[in-house]
Amino acid sequence: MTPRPRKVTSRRERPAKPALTRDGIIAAAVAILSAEGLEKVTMRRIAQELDTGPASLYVYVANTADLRAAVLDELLGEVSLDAAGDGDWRERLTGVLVSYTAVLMDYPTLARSAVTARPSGQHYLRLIERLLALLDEGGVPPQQAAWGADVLLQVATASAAEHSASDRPPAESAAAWDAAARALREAPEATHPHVRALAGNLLAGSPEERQSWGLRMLINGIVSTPAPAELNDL
Amino acid sequence: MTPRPRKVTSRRERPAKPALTRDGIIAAAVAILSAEGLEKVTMRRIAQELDTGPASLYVYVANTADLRAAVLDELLGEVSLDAAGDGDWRERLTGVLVSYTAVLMDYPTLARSAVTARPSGQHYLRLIERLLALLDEGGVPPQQAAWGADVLLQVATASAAEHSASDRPPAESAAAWDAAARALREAPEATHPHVRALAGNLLAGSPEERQSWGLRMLINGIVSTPAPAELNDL
DNA sequence: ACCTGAACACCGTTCAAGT
DNA sequence: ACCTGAACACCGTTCAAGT
Repeated sequence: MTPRPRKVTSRRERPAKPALTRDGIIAAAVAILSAEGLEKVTMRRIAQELDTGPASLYVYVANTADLRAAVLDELLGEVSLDAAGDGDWRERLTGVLVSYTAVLMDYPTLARSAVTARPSGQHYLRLIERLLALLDEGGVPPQQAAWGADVLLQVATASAAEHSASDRPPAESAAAWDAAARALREAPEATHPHVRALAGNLLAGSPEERQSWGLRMLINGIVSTPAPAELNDL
Repeated sequence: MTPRPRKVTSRRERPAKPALTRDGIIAAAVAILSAEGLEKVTMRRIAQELDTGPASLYVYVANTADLRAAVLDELLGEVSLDAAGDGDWRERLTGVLVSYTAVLMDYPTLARSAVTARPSGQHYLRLIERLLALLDEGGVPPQQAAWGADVLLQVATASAAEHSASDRPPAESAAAWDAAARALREAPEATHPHVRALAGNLLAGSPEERQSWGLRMLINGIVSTPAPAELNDL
């Protein structure tokens, strides 16, 4: 094990090591996320960026999951709540969700962890408030609106996560897509007649067309599906 | 570094090391998954189980993602395609999706990776075939059926992933849920009136009620939302 | 062709010790 | 109270060398 000389990075004349704070840690994490992807957002990498050891971070952050959730909520601040400000409630609702999806797709690797690590920070709360307000404006009953907002976010998150499959190597994900497409098109007619017949449809549409249909479909479903009556007056 | 004596597990008299095969590797992975969770399904752990070194696995498996996808498809063999065999198409469709969700929830940690790692194996294909057949039986036009099947699986997967938050420590996930619930209930009235008013609704319903509503909602949406006309005759 | 040991380049988290 | 170095117990993947 050679002694590996202390790496002097391009940061010249670091201005007196700044005090460690939770916000500073999260800011560093966001910076690394943007520049290098979620897989590099590790305790060790962040500590290195802040010129300290990983153990020091545990004063401000409970564990990696906690850190990731905080980063996610931070990013949710970029979601535009007033996209399509002039349309009717359905258009504005769609606009918010499109913006939400777009933000997650800008940080593709984070979208994945968002599926499970529901944030509970201020930006997430703000987003839910907006969705509920728009559904209320559309006259959707309370319980349908509440469950509906939940599903809308879930689907938007999952879509972003899925499309974020373009992790690093575009070649590899293209190959995987090709393999999936071939599996569908070459499904044995005898056992998989519907897959065979609809292979084209399964693969059809631009991401935008699919998203647009998906959101219309969800809103139609939410509007038209009553929840158990007694839950509406909680 | 102490020499750590070769761990002799409870496997007594291992019967002549079996030849390495892809199927053997996947079988070992499934066994570890059931017993110890996805986080233990690592190249090193599997290699240990098969009495070899991690490098040996790379002859049969491209990388960890490939392995995980194969494991997932394997498990999908357990999904019941004929649940609710006597009901109408909506009931049978719901039954298949409930079964799918249940299988993923039996292997909670896997559900998470399923959100991104779409399998493309035989069992996944079989499942899609079934969904398309049921939607066709319900008279849903081709493009709606194709996109609909896709979304149905996506939502079912995401739900399972989310509920699998009960990773290991039930205490910790309960605490997280409590924190989220409190954030909703204590949202400032001035800025978050809808969240405040609907906090009860956001948290209402058993998992079964929510799932049931969600599936009805999706089916309603799929049935009633036309896709771009030209895509219907691909 | 298949299998292996050893190495490379990493992880999260804990803990005793310092300030 | 906060910060640290060092350690523990792991990872995935590659590669030269063996069979």
